[in-house]
Parts: sequence; C-alpha cells; structure tokens
Amino acid sequence: MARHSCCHKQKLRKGLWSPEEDEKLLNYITKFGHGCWSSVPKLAGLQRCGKSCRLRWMNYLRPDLKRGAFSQQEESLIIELHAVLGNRWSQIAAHLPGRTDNEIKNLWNSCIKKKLRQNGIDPNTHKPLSKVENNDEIKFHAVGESNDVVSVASTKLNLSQASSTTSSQSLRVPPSPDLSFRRPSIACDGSFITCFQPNDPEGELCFQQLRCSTTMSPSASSNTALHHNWNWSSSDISPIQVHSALKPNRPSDNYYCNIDCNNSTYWSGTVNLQNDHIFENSPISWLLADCGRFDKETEVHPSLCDPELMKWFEYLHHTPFVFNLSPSEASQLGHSDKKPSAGTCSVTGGGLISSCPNDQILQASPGSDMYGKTLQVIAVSSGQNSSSSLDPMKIKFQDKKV
DNA sequence: AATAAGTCCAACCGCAATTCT
DNA sequence: GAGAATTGCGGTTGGACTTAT
Repeated sequence: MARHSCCHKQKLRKGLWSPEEDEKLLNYITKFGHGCWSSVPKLAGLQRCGKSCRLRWMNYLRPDLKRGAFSQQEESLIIELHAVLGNRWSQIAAHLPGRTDNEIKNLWNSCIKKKLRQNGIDPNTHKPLSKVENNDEIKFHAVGESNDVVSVASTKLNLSQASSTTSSQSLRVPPSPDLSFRRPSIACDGSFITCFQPNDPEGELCFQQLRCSTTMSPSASSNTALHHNWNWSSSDISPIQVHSALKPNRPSDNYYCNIDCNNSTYWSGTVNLQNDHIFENSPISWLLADCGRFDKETEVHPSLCDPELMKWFEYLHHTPFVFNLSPSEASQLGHSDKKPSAGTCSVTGGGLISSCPNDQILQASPGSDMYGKTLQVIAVSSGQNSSSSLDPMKIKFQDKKV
C-alpha cells in the first residue's frame, strides 16, 4: 500500500509520539502557529510528516481539548446527533466542545454501539432491532393529491427491557408511551427561564434526584460562565426560575439547560432570553408533545420532519401525525433537496406525520383531536448553504381551537 | 502464573475536496 | 484550466492494557 506522498521523501518516524516530540511540536506551534503543516516537522525539528503533526496537535496537544471520560449528557448528544448526521464525526464533534472527531468515533465504535444493541436499537439505523405484535402498531392513512392512500405503520419499540436498565436512560428511551405528559418543561418569557416539574403520578422519575442545571455560555468579553444548580425535592411544587438579573446582554448568549434524573439527562436544550427561543437538543424532540400547550415561538430541529423520528412521536402518543402541506411548502420543509426558505404551512389537529414523498401532497387525515389546537410551522430562511443540516426551523404553537 | 481473548484508543491510511502554482 | 500540494475526513489497524480461562 502506498504511503502518503509526504512520507515518501524521507525516512520518517511512525507510531506513538514520545514526550520529547510532543514538547517540540507544542513549543513550535505555541510560538509560531502551525502555518503550513507540511513545513511544521522540519521547522520544529521532528522526523514526522506534516499530516502526523497535524493529527497529533488536533487530537492530543491542542490546549482547548477536554480530557477525561465522556459524560452521560455528551453520550446522549452523540447518539442524537448520530441519528441525524450518521458517521459525520467531525460534524458531531463540532457540537461537543473540546472533543475530537477521533475520540467520538472511538467512543461510538467501542462503547455506544454496544449499548444501543443491548437496548434493542440498531446503531446504524437507530431503528429498533425487534418489533412487537401487529396489534400494537399504529396505522393511519394520509390522502395524497391523486387520492392515493398511503398507509404508514409505525414502529413499535421494544422498550420494556431497555427501561429496566440504567443505560436506557442515557438513550433517552421513554419508559412508557405516556412519558410525554411527565416531561419537565422549560418556558422563557424574556426575563425568566422557568423549569416546571413534570407531572409524575407514578413516581417513576424519583423527584428526589431530579436536578436542573443552567449554564450561561461565556461571552466574548467574559470568560466566566454562570452556572446554577437546583435540586427538586419531592415536596417542591413551585417551578424553578432563573432570575432576570442573569439575563445575558447579547443575543448570542444562551443558557444551556439540562434536567437530569438519576444522573442521566432527561431534557437538554438551549434557551435564549433575548428572543425567547428554546432549542431542544434532542432530535427525538418532546416538543410536539406540547402541541397546543406552548404559546412561545420555539426552535425545533428540522430532523423532526424525518419520518423515522415521527414514528417515535406516534409511539409516544398512540396517534398519527400528518402534515398538511402544499407542494411548495413540502418542498420548503426539506422534502426536496433544497433547504427550507421562507414559508408557512399549517399542521392541524392532534396528529400528524409523515413523509411527503416526491412532493406529493399529504392532506389532513382524520387525526385525533386530542390537543384541539392549531400548530403553525414556520419554516424560516436558513441561508443558501445546503451543507448544514442543523439549522433550526421555528415552530410556533398557537392557542387556537381547530 | 501463563496465555488467550477482548477492549480501547492513538495513529495510520486512502480518498476527496480545496487551495496553490 | 491543469496538475501538484495541502488539508480534512472517515475507515481501519496495531499495540498496550485488561479480563477471562
């Protein structure tokens, strides 16, 4: 097998880096920056190729790298991002400050894959490995423009086993289909972030261990992150609030909120007090569970339009979910290759899903009326760069009767 | 205690995209 | 515009370490 071109020219060292080599590279880059990587080894006095130097710097010597084991939150985020991005390790790493693509890839291959399989989930597709009997499946119909009837059977997840293990919580696999009604919720009114305790009639969430932490991102002018922790006790009935005095000054300043239960992240997201936006990190978002209950404009990951993820919604709510889109709206929402541009579509009633194959219109199905509200989905312009799949859409929940 | 099997992870490799000449 | 050089990415490998037999 041919070596990389830069290694042909001279006999270069390979294998593990010695502390002396590390020191040479670190000293050189600290003083002069890396510039052109191919010239770094010569200038730094190393018998390595530039590529090797770059890799060592990026994966080990960089001062901004985070050391130590991955937290439960980080693992959860990796799983969620992998469901959306696949093996795009560098893009996943971009969402985990201080972590490298190599590190995440190794974690995935050595650890997370195994955990997912143990919980009955295919790590490649994020679909369940096994399905249960047909009578538990939810079937619904969506009527296309040509009056073709499209039947979509949702995937019933085999969760009973997973919910009995601690690792299942790290996967944020719901312990029961009714979990959505027990989720905590975050509200934001421009002055306060308020964390509401979830309704937990069966005590599954063990409130004694439910914790909310909020970290304000450090701004350019300040290296200090504001960090707050609260613990709910079983007797608490009041929501937790972040006081307005902590309101950040710049629109870019966000609060990163995590709600943990039994040391696993149960809800995570970003709250921006400047514009009242709440962005949930989870692509398997709980947000749609709040249809009709939110009255704030909220950002949601476009992956919510992914039929596979919508199946989770179906599973959680025992109700189908049907988009009611015009062809152009369907296209704008990402059912074509183009990114969403400006546009509006309405999603009506209690349920919706699903794919809009080939710009086919899916008209409203006789969905359930469990929410009795109108959900407006506003696809916002997300620029021309089609390489980014993470630009959020805004979803506005309006308190209107259908 | 010796050895095999399994796990983890740093580093290598080829390829593709981008930049430079 | 063409070819070379460089950069970045994801798949794979190999060796150190741990665990099981």
